[in-house]
Amino acid sequence: MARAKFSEIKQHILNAIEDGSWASGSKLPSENQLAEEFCCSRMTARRAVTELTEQGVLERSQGLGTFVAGVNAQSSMLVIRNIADEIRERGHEYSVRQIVLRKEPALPEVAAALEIETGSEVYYSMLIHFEQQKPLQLEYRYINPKIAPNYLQQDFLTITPHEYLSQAAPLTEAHHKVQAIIANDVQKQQLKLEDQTACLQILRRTWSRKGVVSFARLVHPGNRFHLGGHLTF
Amino acid sequence: MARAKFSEIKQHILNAIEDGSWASGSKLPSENQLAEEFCCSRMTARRAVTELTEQGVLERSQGLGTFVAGVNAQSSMLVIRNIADEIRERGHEYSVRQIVLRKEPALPEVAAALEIETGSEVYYSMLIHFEQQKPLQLEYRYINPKIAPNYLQQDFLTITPHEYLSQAAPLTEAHHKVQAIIANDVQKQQLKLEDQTACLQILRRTWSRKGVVSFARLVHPGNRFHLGGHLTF
DNA sequence: AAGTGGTCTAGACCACTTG
DNA sequence: AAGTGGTCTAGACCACTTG
Repeated sequence: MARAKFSEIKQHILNAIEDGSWASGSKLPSENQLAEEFCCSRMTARRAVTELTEQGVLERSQGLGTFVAGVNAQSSMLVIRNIADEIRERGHEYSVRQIVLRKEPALPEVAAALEIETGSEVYYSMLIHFEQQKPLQLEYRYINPKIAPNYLQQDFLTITPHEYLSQAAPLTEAHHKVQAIIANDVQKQQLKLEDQTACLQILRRTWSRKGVVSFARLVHPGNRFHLGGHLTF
Repeated sequence: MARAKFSEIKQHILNAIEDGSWASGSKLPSENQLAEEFCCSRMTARRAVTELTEQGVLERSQGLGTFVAGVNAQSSMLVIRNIADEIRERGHEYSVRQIVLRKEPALPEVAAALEIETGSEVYYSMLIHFEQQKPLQLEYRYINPKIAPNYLQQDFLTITPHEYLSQAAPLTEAHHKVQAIIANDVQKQQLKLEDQTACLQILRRTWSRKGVVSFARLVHPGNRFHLGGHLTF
């Protein structure tokens, strides 16, 4: 089978959500209408809708209909994902703004995290990642220059730091610390937060075979982001 | 519909795995055989198998068959620990206060989480866990009474809900959602928070072989609590 | 009463693995 | 060649929601 029909329908729905034809809360055509539109049986259209519902993209109510789910972003706790991919898989538009990209001397906290000497040179980037034009993640990232020497030459508008580092220095280990914080004034402005918004902060150190690669501080608006995880025993 | 047939078939398969009839790696009857055995169409038998495969209970290979999945050895970022143990392992004093322990009708959100009917009876407990006399976790917990019928008879000053449930209905699965929130006024008072303190909230649903066991909302002061995790690749 | 999603049937053809 | 799971059809009846 070249490409399953239910899979084409899923893709079509995701595209319509991404290009804005169907905003959050929009009502989708009924299963019968989708079946007619795609010249398939209702069971096949239904499968596409069912799988997107399980992925959290759609929501269904018996008697009411099927709707585009709200924008509550979910990241996995157990896997380190590329944020651009996560956003696009939700059928949303991804964009990024680069605030800083330079070398600078390591502060004590950064030096300790990267296991290098205080004051030695590190690469530093600061990006804001957007989902549907709304800021979703403020990413401060410090890089060990010995392990990723070409970091400053990257174009982070076309490749995320995570994508680049995955190629340059494949991950072998990661350590996370997840906290709830109140954003400072600069963060409030950059994430376009109202007062009294809690933020979810992830501190992440990543290792490759050669040592600590990077230390990142990821700050997310608490009302638009959560971590999700599924464990089996 | 009283009870869906695919759901009965799932339960039957789970029971057979639990009582040892089908060990890890055992081959299941084919979809056609299951359909005959349960007097249903292949599509219905297939749905039961599909959902158990998505849950990680079974594994399928085209041309080969369906097999009971191996024990999933996941050393995860989020092992579910007993909070009393965690506190004591830090060498600190653990204490607990019980605020509520009763039965009550399930609100829609709780009913959905436990996969039972809205308004049917659930057990509800609300506890505050202290580390060195300081509140560390506010635990709201809703219990499926069919799976843990003796919940209300427990003494949660000597055993935590987590400990009791681990015996009564061994965990097979858990789902987490981690968020940063601003505490409401009651929570502020109970956690003895100053203003402007963000909280880390964990929503956790846990499953045993028989279904959803409990739904818990765990609220922690952001300045005294974090989640940590170490991943290897 | 009409429309929605939820479950189910009794078939069909396909791709894949094994004897 | 025979058996397995993967996809799909063209119907059916049901429970739920709204006008």
